[in-house]
Order: sequence, then C-alpha cells, then structure tokens
Amino acid sequence: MHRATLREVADKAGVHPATASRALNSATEGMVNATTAARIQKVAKEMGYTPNPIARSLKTSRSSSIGLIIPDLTNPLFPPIVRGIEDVLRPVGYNAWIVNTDNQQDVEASAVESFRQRNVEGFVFATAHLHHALLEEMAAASTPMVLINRRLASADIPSVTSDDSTGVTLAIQHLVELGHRNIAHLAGPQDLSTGVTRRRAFRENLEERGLPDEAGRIVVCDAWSEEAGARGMLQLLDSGVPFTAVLAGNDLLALGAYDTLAARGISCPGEISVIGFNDMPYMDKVYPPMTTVRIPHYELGAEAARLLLEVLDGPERHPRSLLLPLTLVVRGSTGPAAA
Amino acid sequence: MHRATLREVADKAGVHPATASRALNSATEGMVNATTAARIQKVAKEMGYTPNPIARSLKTSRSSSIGLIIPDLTNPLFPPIVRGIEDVLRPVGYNAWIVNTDNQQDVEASAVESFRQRNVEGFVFATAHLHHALLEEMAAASTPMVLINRRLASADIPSVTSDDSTGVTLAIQHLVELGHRNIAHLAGPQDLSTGVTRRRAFRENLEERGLPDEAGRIVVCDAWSEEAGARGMLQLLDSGVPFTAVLAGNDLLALGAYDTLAARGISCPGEISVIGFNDMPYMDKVYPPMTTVRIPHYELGAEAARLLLEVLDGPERHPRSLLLPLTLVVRGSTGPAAA
DNA sequence: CAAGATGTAGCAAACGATTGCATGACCCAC
DNA sequence: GTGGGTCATGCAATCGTTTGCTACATCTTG
Repeated sequence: MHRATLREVADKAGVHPATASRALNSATEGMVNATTAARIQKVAKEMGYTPNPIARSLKTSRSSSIGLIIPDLTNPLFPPIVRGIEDVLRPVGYNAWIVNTDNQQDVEASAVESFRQRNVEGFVFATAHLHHALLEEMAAASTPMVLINRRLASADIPSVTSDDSTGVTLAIQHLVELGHRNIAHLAGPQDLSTGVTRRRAFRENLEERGLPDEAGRIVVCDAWSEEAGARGMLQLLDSGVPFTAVLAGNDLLALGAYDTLAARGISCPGEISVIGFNDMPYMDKVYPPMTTVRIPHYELGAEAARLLLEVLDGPERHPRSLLLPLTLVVRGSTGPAAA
Repeated sequence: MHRATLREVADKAGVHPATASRALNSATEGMVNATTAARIQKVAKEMGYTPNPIARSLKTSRSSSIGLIIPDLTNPLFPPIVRGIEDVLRPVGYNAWIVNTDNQQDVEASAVESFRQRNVEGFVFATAHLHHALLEEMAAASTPMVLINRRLASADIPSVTSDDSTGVTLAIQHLVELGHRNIAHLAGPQDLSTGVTRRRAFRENLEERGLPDEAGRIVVCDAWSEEAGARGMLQLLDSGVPFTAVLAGNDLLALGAYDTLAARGISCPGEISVIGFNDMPYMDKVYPPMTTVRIPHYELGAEAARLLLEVLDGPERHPRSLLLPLTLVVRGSTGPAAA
C-alpha cells in the first residue's frame, strides 16, 4: 500500500513541497496564505497524508519519543509506572521506548546509546543501580531526564519519589497504636536511596518516640526478594532481640518474612505483626492480607512524565522534584501487641 | 556531542562513502577489497562510528524493530510475555515497540498505523478483541505477524497458544482423583478463543468421564475479573446445582470465587475446591495457595518471537503454529471431596 | 513616486545512509 | 593485440522532510 508523500500533496495542491510542509505544520502555518493553507490541508486530508516520522526525525533530529529505562518489567512495581508514563505522554504525541536492564550497567549504557541514536528527546530512569558516571555525564550535557524513586546527591536532576519517610512514620504510628513497643526492621539493600531512606526514617521514628532502638533490631537484607526477606527474618528471630512487630523494606521482604514465620510456626499477626511497603497487586489476597504502605505507582509514572514534558518544554526553567504522599493500607497482618 | 558519520569515516579512510558503507555492512563486505575493508573498519572503530538507524531506516524502509500490541501491561499475564519476546529479539538486533490498547479497537488501529509509519518489520498481537477486518487486511498484505494466545479461523496466521484443552483435562483429572464428581465451571467471556476453548474442553471432559454435566454447572462470567468471578460464584451457589469443586476460567475469576466463598462462610478447600488457570505471580501466596494450571507465559512470548523471526527470515516458508504444553500446579485450594 | 517594509512562495541544500549503474584497472585467452 | 570478464571503487540519485535564503508582488509611508 502506497502512502502519500509531502511532494504528492504539494503537486496535487499546485504548490511547492516547502509550502505544503509549512501549511501542514502548526508552528509555521502562519507563514503561508490562509486560503492556500486551507487548500493544502484539504488535499492532505483527502489523500490521507501523514508525515513520515522517520524522514522528519532525520531532518529535525527530534523523534516525539522518550526512552524509559527500567530494571525488569516483570517486577510488579513497574507496569503501573509504565502505564502512568504512557498515559500522560501519548495524548501529547509522545511514544515511550521501554528497555529492561536487569540492573546491568552495561545494558543500561548501551540502551542509552541506542536511544540517543534514535533521537529520543528525553529519558525516564526508574532503574535501581544507576550508572553514576553515565548519569552525570548526561546531566552535564543537560539531557532532559527525570528519575523515578531515586535521587542523586551530586546532580540536580528532577525526580519524583514517594515520601518514604512519612510512610514509615505512618506504619510505626499504627503499630504503636496497637500497643507495640518492640519493633524491628527488615531493611532492604543500602545501595539504593529507597533502602537508605526507609531505614533512616525507621531509626528516627524509634528515637523520637522513645522506643527501644538497639542496633540489632535492624537487619539489612541483601536483595529485594522473598528469599532475602526470609533469610533476614530468620536472622532477626535468632538474634535474640525481643520484638512483636516488624516493618519490612518492601512487600517482597514481607512475603519472605511470612514464609519464615510459617516455617517456625509463629502466628502472624497473633505473635508478630508484619507491615510491608509498596502495596503490590494482590497483597490483599495473600495470607494474612498484608498491611502495607501504599505507593502511588501509577501517579509516580504520570508525574514523572509531566515533569519530563516540562523540561522538554522549557529547558531553562529550574527542574522541580516531586515528593508524592503515601498512605497506610491496614489489612490483616497487623494486630494488637501480644501481652 | 558529535557522533561520527559515514562520510567522515570515509574521508578519514580515504574512500568514497559508498565504499565505506559496503565495508561496514556484513552483507556487502564481500564487494570490497579485504585490506581496504579492514582499514575502513579500523577507522570506523577508532572514530566510534555507528550507523544512524534513522537515516538507514529512511533509505531501506527497514527498522530492526517490531510492534507489540497488548491490551494492558498491568495485567500480570503480559509482563512475562513481553520479556520473553524481548529476550529473544534483542540478541539478534531487534527492538520491540510496545503499545497498550486497553482492548479498544481504535487504539489498536492507530497503533498499527503508527507502527507502519515507523517501518516496523513485523507485529506480535497479544490482544484480546482483535480487530478482525484490520487483521485480515494485514494478513492479505502478508504483513509478517504472530498471534499470541488466539487464533483466527479465517486466516492462516502463525500463532502460539497454550494447550488449554489438555490443561483442563489435567485439572479435572486431579479433581476426580480427589474424589470429586460434581464439578462446576466458572467460564470466562465467550468472545475470546480462550474462554470458548476452556469451556468446551470442560464439557467434553465431563462427558467423557461420565460426570454430571447439566447446563447449570457452567456459569459464564461477563469479564475476566475478580468482581465477575465473585458474581459468577454467587450465581453458581444460588443455582442449586450440587458441586464440590469448581474450575475457574482464570486465576482472577478464581480469586473472585475465593471472595464469595469467604463471604458465605464456605471453607475452601474443606467444602469446595477451587482450581484457577494461568498461575499468575503470587498465586502461591494467596489464601489458600491456589491450585492452578500454569501457562508458560515467558515461553509463549519467546516462541512468538522465534516464529516472527522465522517469518521475517523467509516469508515464503509456510507459517507454523505452536501449541505449548501446560502443567498443573497443585497447592492448597483443592482437597478431597466432602463426603 | 521612490524606497523600504511586509507577505507569500519557491529553490535548493541539507539530514545520513544505501544502491543501481558506470568506470577503470587488470587479467586472461584466443 | 583486442575483446571480454572480474574486481574494486566511485558517482549520483534517492528515501521524505525541513528550513535558510532568495525573489517577487503588493502595500506603506514620507
């Protein structure tokens, strides 16, 4: 099937391609006589003309698309983020290229490279172990980009993150209201701002409230996975620190904790309450239904996209960063402290 | 940052761009003198030259990319499929454009249109309500494409589907071994081959085994959702048909059934056993852990990608279709039939 | 009424590759 | 020694747009 080209439209309308190009482009439409423009537009419509994005991209080195870099689509956190981004970008004519890096830096670097070759106009990074040097180089070149769920101390890059610290406060407050005083923390890996922030907030909360906060009640897991959570919980139980509730760094760690508790025959929430973080899909269906801090993933993506659009719109404006509020979803994994 | 162009490489190597182009392209490398080619390649490497995919695409109307059309990325079925596709395609130099249609035909049509403009070389459709006319038009134009999880009677398009019929047999067999004789079916919407196939297989199984199969023991739900499953289960319970086990059309329907059973105070699997279909992530963590038929989603995607590569390789070869085997994952939602 | 401003449209050169065709060098055989 | 065959390379058109510049009317304005 042949698709109409600009030249054909121009010929049929009896004008030069350049004129047709201008008439068909809202930014330049003013340069051509109104009635001529109308005629050209009519012809274009009749012929079903749509500009060839590739030719346009070659000429303008723009592309109406952005690069989205995530660790792994099968991690349930990311699909809502991706949808949030797409739902904002698509209506304004942008497409998103997605690439999964599995947190491998070389993959990340080559993805960025490949995106650049394709003239993407901006980037959204939702990736975990961020290739620092690469990122700073990009920032220095003032490549439009937005970070999701992590921030960089060194560079002033717009980001959208969730207000983890308040989330932790919400969780602890809930536990305290249930009568818990001995609370433990299953922290995630500390090479990510997520893990660090939640852990720091945990410690601060204990301190402020005058709750016991010996070092032993924080165990740092070595991955954000169920297995790591199960191991961490084991370590916690065996450490001898007394506790009746545990705040996990995320839902996967909490699920791992579930496993260990079940294996040990410890009842949740009867003996030990568990709180997760993220509110992944189906956390209301697990057993016990998980009390967890809900992160607005879709909104995270949507806001990131809006931020990126702002940057693309006017690169001179100072980059904003957003902190999205969290809510605590109380379900069945938390209960009154055992006497 | 300036990126080297073919002309620059050619100049530096003292040859014409055409020669450089040939030397740098494995298919045409043979046309140029071996030592010249080596020199050009060396220079290209030194300058960090990589061909501009946009310019190449404009000229060749190829793009090294394919279009992937799915209903909704946040449906947990799809991420593994997407990864399967990407993991096969990327190593051979293809990228995948993803678009979510939310099952809207106009979105689907415009996605296809936009993909075509971008010179995608093939399509993978994992979408539910397939725009029939569009698809047949594409098939007629012998556009390379592969269907996942659905087939079209009218056109001979390669597809990869799961062997649902055998999956149903596995499930029923398991129930029969547990002593169940009165089995019901929570069928999914019948406008999709998935729903139809599973329902037909269910009926055939009952018949072959001489189990009771009045019409009333199949309830057709009006969506593939938890809510629809809950409503369907309600209808089933209120219909008066006796049953001790129910096979759900997919896991979401089964989860809905869980809800209804819980609301009615009916124990699962004590009084009624439930089997799901798909084995979505975390179905081992719900309560009770779900017995379900596992579909190899990742493999579905991977095989679809391989099929597409075959078609792209040699369009003349007759398109194959694949039927992937299913397995039953026995967990806690099925138990011996109540006496 | 001349000179400059303004409005409209065409020309042609890009953007960065690929590729059919022409060219010239060289070799071989008759 | 000439005709023809290979090999290697260059030439130039092309893919479909965009855009700086130029050119020509027409309109102002003093």
